[in-house]
Amino acid sequence: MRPSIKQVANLAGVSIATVSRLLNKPGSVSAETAEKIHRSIEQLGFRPNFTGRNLRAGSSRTVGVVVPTLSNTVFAQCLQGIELAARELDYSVMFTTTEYLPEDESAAVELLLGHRVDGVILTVADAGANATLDLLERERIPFVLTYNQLAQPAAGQAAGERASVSVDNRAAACDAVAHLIQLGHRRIQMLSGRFNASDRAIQRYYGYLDAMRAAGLDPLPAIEVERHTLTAAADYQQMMADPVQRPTALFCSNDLLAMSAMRDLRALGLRVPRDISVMGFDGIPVGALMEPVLASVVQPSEQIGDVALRTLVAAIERSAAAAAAGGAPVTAARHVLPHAVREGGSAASPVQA
Amino acid sequence: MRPSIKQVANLAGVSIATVSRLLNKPGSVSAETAEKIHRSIEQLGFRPNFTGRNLRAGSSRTVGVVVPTLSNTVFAQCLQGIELAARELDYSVMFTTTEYLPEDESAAVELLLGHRVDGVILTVADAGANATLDLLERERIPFVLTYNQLAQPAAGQAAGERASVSVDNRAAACDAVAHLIQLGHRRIQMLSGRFNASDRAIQRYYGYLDAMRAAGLDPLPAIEVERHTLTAAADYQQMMADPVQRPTALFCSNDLLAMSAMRDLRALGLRVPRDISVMGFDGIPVGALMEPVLASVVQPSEQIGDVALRTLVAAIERSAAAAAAGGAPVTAARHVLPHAVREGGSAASPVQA
DNA sequence: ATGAAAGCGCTAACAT
DNA sequence: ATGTTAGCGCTTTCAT
Repeated sequence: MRPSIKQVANLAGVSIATVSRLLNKPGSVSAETAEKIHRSIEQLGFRPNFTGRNLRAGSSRTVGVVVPTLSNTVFAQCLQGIELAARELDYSVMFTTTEYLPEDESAAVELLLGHRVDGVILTVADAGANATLDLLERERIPFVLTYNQLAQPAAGQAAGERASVSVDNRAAACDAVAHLIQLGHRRIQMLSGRFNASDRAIQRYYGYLDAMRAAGLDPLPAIEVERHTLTAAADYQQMMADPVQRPTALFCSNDLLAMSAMRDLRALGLRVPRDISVMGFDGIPVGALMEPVLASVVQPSEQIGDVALRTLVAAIERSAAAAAAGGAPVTAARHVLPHAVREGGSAASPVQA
Repeated sequence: MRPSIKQVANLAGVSIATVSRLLNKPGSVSAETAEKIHRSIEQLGFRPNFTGRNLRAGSSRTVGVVVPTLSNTVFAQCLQGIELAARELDYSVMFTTTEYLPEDESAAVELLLGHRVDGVILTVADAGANATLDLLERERIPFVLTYNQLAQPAAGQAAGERASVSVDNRAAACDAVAHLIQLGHRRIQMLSGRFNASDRAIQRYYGYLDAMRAAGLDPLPAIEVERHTLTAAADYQQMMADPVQRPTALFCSNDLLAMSAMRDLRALGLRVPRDISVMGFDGIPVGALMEPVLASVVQPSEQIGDVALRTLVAAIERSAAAAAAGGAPVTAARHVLPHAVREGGSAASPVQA
């Protein structure tokens, strides 16, 4: 066992209370005692044990994070933003993955709650009807959603709205598709990750519909594909093979998908953007390094993480204060961060047929 | 405060010990008592508090992870591998970043140790002389290095060698450069991340030297660049502008650097691979989606994470057993995982001058 | 300014 | 099979 406050106290010839005081409010200890204690700490290599402290305090200065995967840079950057901000605010981060399995979400959160994290940041498959979020709410654990965008609070739901940090997915997708339309595209196909794994994908499809309709164009049903792998799908291949049927532009619900699509198109002998334009969503940094540059709509992932963490910590401290005072209502904010269309060589005006 | 074992015991009309038993070895509790307790747990929404358990047990079933950044996919994937394996083995992950600042490494580890993690997985700037590792060793906290490759244990060092999981960076780099040589390149320049931020980069430079010398070619000093941004460096620009002086191939110490380099080369009006070949290191997945495909040497990052976690857990459990028995020597393994050259269009035979 | 003591939630002897 | 009790490391009254 590592040295505890007790050994330090013994060695310094004081009580454990005094050592604790020195650690917490150094002002309340006489200079010479402090000196003695510091020496003992040094000598023993003592390091305060957060477990003891947390048990006593009932809080851990630790936040839990649940993301679908780290294989998608978007979430890695978000986590990066969370960690940086957490470190600045003196919080620690415990994190976990769901691999896009909605059924793993609650287990992940349960585990985090077992560790008594003070709050949770999470991205879920569907924030609409989600047992995990209900659980969090029931247990009064502060949480912030990232990427998920909340619909209006359900009728009859408490004033306590849920907190989220995201871009306006629908508007962002609409802007992206509008960009394609403005370039002259009329037959635009949307390629999407599974709707049931991502409510964002659905919002983005709505954005696609908005843009198409606003331009008086016929929207097509989205093609949903597994993860970021594409489409040995026969009908897809066939559609692409036929220059008449083929869309002149592809709008993809995320950049990884867009990049995979571009590779697959090349394999089919199609050139981007000459034969077909491709636009992504996310604006991951590597997209800007490619040639042609991947046109996309950029969401500020690291900032999403940053804002989420700060929002969460604010909620944690507010709820702690409220518990101390008397149940003040915890209000939550829906942060909508700005997105931006990134033009790129992958999206150009269609060649006139 | 959330319900504790005590409330459950009260409600069920049993002692807290019985509740604890049910939680830990369910066999030792009678069926009807178990039934009663389960009902109480259900009713109260009780969830065991790991903090209490950990304090008592002196271990946390949590591992700490320290990586330079999550902006580089390589580390994100490694962390992904760690998390997956940890979840499988029922461990939790607390993680932190150093932003490549060696001076932040010890603070990161100190924090983790404050949380009483059972072990640490880390990637440091320089594993050779590293106060943080010495600290870990002194405190007898099991740890595993990732990406860092250990040199021979220093003379007089304890039999307890340090554990690491990596590829053979030197051999891998040598293979990469040998591939370029085999394509016909003779003037090969290495572009590297800062040596003082990454001992891997140094090993990779040695690999470059090995390959060049083995082929009887003149190695050049590496050009070190900041992070993954390149080279407004005047001398670099100048070298590249001159078709005679210009190397026919660039070997980059990581893929992000290689991709940035390719972008910069394009900006200079050079075409890859026609005017110059580029080879990276890491084999990040997006590299394979580009056109041309980024030639690279692939290291299995997710597997590195997986193996690191399993190695660490083995060490943790071994050291716990040793503590119980009597100080058995803790042996550590240096895992060297296989790398593979990934050929790609970015590296082709040079056009004869 | 300092100490004594209680207690946070839990587990593990040690009874019974 | 179950209860009693001590104690993990720490903070925090309450005394002095």
